Amino acid sequence: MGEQARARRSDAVRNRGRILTAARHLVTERGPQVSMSEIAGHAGVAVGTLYQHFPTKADLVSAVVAEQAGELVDAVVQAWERVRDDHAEPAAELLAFVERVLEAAAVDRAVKAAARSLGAEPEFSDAEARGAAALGHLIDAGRAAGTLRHDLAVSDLYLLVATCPTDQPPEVRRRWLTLVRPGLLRQ
Amino acid sequence: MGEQARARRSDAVRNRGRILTAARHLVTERGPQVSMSEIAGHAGVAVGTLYQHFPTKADLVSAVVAEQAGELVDAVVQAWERVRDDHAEPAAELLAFVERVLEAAAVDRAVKAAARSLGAEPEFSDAEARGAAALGHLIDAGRAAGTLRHDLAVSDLYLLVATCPTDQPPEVRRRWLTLVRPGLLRQ
DNA sequence: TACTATCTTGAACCAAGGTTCAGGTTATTG
DNA sequence: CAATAACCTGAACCTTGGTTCAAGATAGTA
Repeated sequence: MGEQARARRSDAVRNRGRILTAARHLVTERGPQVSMSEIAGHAGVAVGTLYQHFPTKADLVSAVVAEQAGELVDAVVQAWERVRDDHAEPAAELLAFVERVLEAAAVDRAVKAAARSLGAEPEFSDAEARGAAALGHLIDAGRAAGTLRHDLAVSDLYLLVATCPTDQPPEVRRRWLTLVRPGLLRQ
Repeated sequence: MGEQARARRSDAVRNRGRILTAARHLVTERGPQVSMSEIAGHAGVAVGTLYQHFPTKADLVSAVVAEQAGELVDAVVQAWERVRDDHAEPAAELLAFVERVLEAAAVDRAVKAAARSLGAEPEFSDAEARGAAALGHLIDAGRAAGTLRHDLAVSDLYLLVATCPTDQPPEVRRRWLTLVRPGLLRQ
């Protein structure tokens, strides 16, 4: 029982970090179709090391997603707190958030597709539930203030995010946001 | 010189038709990731026969896309003619066209993605060029009339069509159109 | 330093899917 | 019917990319 497991070796910790960093960068800018070998190359380790830290490619990609999803949840929650506590403008906060999602969605979307095709289903975590609640509050505030479309719903946001052009270059994504923006605001 | 090429054999003609039909059905409902073997199976021929009629997979998919694209081109051209000749409202025609594309894309699923992912680049055919021209005229007319967004471009339409939620149920697709519409019209 | 559990390496394995081609079949012509 | 060009077949080839594992290297410890 009292078995004291020896601490993880320092090189293992370092390599895990390098792998995650390389995976995040590559998946972000080139999509989920990057090969494990390429990630290994950028991380400066051998393929085998990837599999020591992440049993399968889906696990590695999931780890990247988790990071990204966490940041987004934090972003909405903070946006809602600025509105609730500091009387920030809900519409502006919402648009800023959507823009941020658009950036991150390049990772998130690709990953979702990858996860689906690999059979790894996303389970709704606590954090994600908190994010959804904050988003709901933000929208309600904007509708009440009359700056957001009167019938805007959380599902509309999901719909737009799900259809944003994640695999296009930044200027295309920005243009898309410009086109979509009027539909979110009061007509 | 006077060489009279023997006419194509009847079984070749029949098989080509079967292959195209099978490809259209499979690509339409399961996306571009269907394998050549599977298409061959549904067409009741061997893989080799596919390659006899279409040098590469990209060529086969392109042929399917071309069919579908032709119908859409006809639709825009007619819309533009209604505006030019019958003084129809450009914005209304444009929105109707987008709605039609949305329908077609729903049935058609990933044909467009197929073309892109296979690098089968739109070697802009005559028909497609005519369609693009008609679309351009339609947009110009709407901008001139002041009913469409002042800086709307043909590329914006491509962007929106490329990102519409084709795999969602009709009510979701309608909602998406509702959300996007204001971005197309004059602010 | 010597020892060993932990970690790393990278060649090799395997499955999937696009593509080829030598050989067999068949439509067409005279 | 004979002759042949056109066509079809499908096993095998090849590349790509995920995954494994036996052998070697190394961090931590006494």
